[in-house]
Amino acid sequence: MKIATFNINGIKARAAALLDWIDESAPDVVLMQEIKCTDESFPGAIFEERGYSVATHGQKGFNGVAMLSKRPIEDLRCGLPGDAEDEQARWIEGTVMGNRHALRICGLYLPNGNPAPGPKYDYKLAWMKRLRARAAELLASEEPVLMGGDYNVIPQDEDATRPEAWREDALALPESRAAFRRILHLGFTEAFRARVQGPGHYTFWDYQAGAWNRNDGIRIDHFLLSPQAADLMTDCGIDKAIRSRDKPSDHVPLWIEIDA
DNA sequence: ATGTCGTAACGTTTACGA
Repeated sequence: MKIATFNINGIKARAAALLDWIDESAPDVVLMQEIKCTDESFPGAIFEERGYSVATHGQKGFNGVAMLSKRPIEDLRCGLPGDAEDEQARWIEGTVMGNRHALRICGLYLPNGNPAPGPKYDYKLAWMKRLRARAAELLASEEPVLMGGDYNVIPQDEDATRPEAWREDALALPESRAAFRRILHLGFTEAFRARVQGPGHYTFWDYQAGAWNRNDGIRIDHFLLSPQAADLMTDCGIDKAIRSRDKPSDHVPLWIEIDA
């Protein structure tokens, strides 16, 4: 089962490019972030025509996450628990049956957090604390769990072309990295790093200042796998090439193959 | 060159978030 995560940066602007990528890469499940629309205005039919079930957790103008699946999405749950006041749409989870295993699949759009310090950074760290709590609950099931999405965290300096440019940024501050590691240390495997080592692998290139042309990138989209999911992983990669197409997102898809 | 996008709105331009 091929599962991909893709921050599309606006469904209205990205529908055509997104469908081209889906037709080529044929993922079984797609996690989307920054759909930037409400549930009502999400163009679900263009995916249903291609055989996907569609689940959305949207919000007008900003944020918003979605899940597409060739197999039915069961036990859908939207919104990260832990703060009833939080109205930002950043979390969706559902169960998809493989041939042998049920997979609990979570899609997330972790807050950017800039400028730091400040209230937005406080929100990021608080959100990561809630994420850790939910991750611990999911881990306790001892079943295959995947949490994929835009984590807005550069885990290490090797995950940026110019680490010095991000030193004061919410994506790379020591506290952000430590909060990310605290989730990993519960017992998750970071899928990409379990398969590929070394620098030069990125999932985001800013629209500004010719970042793509200079290959000035960062790796901020990740899959975290429970031990039972990590056992089933057979491959993981980044669809880098689509960044050079017309009307690209500033992110590219990250995907994993799970022998479920 | 604080350089680009996407979205919303009292829109033909500005504000915000990234």
